[in-house]
Amino acid sequence: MLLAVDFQSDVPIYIQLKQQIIEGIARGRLAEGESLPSVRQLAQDIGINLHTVNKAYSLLKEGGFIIMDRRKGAVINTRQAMAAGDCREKLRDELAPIIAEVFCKGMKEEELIQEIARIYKSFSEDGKHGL
Amino acid sequence: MLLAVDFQSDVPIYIQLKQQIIEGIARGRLAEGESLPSVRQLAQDIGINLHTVNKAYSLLKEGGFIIMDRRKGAVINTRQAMAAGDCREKLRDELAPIIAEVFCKGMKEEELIQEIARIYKSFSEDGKHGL
Amino acid sequence: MLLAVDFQSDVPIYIQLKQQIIEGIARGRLAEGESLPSVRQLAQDIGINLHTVNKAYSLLKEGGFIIMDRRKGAVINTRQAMAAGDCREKLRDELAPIIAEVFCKGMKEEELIQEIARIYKSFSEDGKHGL
Amino acid sequence: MLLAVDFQSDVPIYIQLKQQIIEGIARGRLAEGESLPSVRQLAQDIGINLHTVNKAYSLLKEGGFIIMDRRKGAVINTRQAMAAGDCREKLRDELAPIIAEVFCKGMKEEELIQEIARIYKSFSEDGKHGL
DNA sequence: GTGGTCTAGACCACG
DNA sequence: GTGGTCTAGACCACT
Repeated sequence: MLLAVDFQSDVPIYIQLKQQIIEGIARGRLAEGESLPSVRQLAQDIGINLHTVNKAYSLLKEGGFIIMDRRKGAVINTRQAMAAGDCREKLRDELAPIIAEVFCKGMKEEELIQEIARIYKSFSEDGKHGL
Repeated sequence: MLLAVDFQSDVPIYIQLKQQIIEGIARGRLAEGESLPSVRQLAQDIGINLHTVNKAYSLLKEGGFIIMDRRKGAVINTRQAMAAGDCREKLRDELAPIIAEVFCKGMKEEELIQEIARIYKSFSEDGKHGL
Repeated sequence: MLLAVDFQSDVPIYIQLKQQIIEGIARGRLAEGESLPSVRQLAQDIGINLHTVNKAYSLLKEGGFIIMDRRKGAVINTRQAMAAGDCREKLRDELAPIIAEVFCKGMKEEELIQEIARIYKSFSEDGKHGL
Repeated sequence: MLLAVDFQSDVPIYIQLKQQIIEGIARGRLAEGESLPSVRQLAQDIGINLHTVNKAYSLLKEGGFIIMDRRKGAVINTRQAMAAGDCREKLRDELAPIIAEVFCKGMKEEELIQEIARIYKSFSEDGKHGL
């Protein structure tokens, strides 16, 4: 899978990496058991620091998206235990400020939900192809 | 309106302030034309530096949520021109990584939309009270 | 002449007053020998502080645009000695940063001069009416 | 490029910096893709506080004159989308008071345009050298 | 070593 | 008393 970082973004590079890999999993482009490139390899490919890639992998491991294997390196793990409670609360905290803002800008509930559904479907559609 | 910042949070204080004020507007607790406290006053009330408040106010001004009036200070502005295009794209970029993550965690579309709708309604409900 | 100040502008009110009165003179709406309202009167009309009007009048007097008369108050003076040297240098310092900016934005010389001419003519046209 | 601030001037230091850098771009002394010094470096060189430099850089970024790159710091960006409408209106608001003043002082249209043209040409001439 | 964030304290312009 | 500007020094996140 191709990873493209935006060096001009205000989102830290290691967060961009993390997000793109999670999106890759969601879209089925990174399948269960597949190995990610080594830290060194990926850092060189993108032209960034080792530490940056390392940090991204650490976060992914923490979130249960990958498992570190001594021989195969970082391995995709799609079977994730959903800590339902944590997840919901965290989700709410992340969404509330975003929704408040578009609410103030006048976006209607239907528009918002439609937008959400479109994004969600973009994952499940791609996911099917991955099967 | 009461503002409370979490000094332990990794979200910068000025962002917390900005978000709480936007939520305050969304919930109708801060009405059109109302003045916010002066930077010095609010800084003292919360127990933070005035520059931190200043930065929050600057961002709110930039986003069109308040207007700086030379006599009345920071004034709430609910009549916002919604730059629809920009808004949608920004929204998508903010939501995609969040949705990708809960998608991987196994959250169903209905659950997600239900959660979104609940948050949105919490604003429009409060807004009605404000009338 | 009607003076309208914008309390949301980042231009100080007293500067706005000064500029509008100078523009009024340029357009011939304020004629030689005519009196401006008293400081108190103008402050009350616009709803601003006495000091603010005072400061504007002081600047105008300094620039030779008005003469303070004990009986008639602030009197318009259109016969101004043009301190040519000073004026040119000051003009260059004010214009250079503005022109540099539009130059960077890609505005062509013809466009710029056309714009300047339009503004200048708006004064001389109005000025004729005043004669 | 050499930057020199006037500490006696009533123009804020961060504005002086901003203007000098924009002029530097206009004159071709700062080329596309070139990096500006770090805020700390420049602050030390000039003998001012790094926050002051930071503010100047922030304004330049906002205006599209530089791009903040996570690896290369502040990078000159000459390819600017000219928001033609905004630009014209802003230009008019900035020029009108200046032109009104010299009009009152008796400067003729030809003199004014000649002065403008001279300033503009000083940029395009230098620009050629930059090629 | 970089920029981002926060604090603290000072002076001035503005109203 | 207000916000705007500037300084100084500190810690942290990022690369």
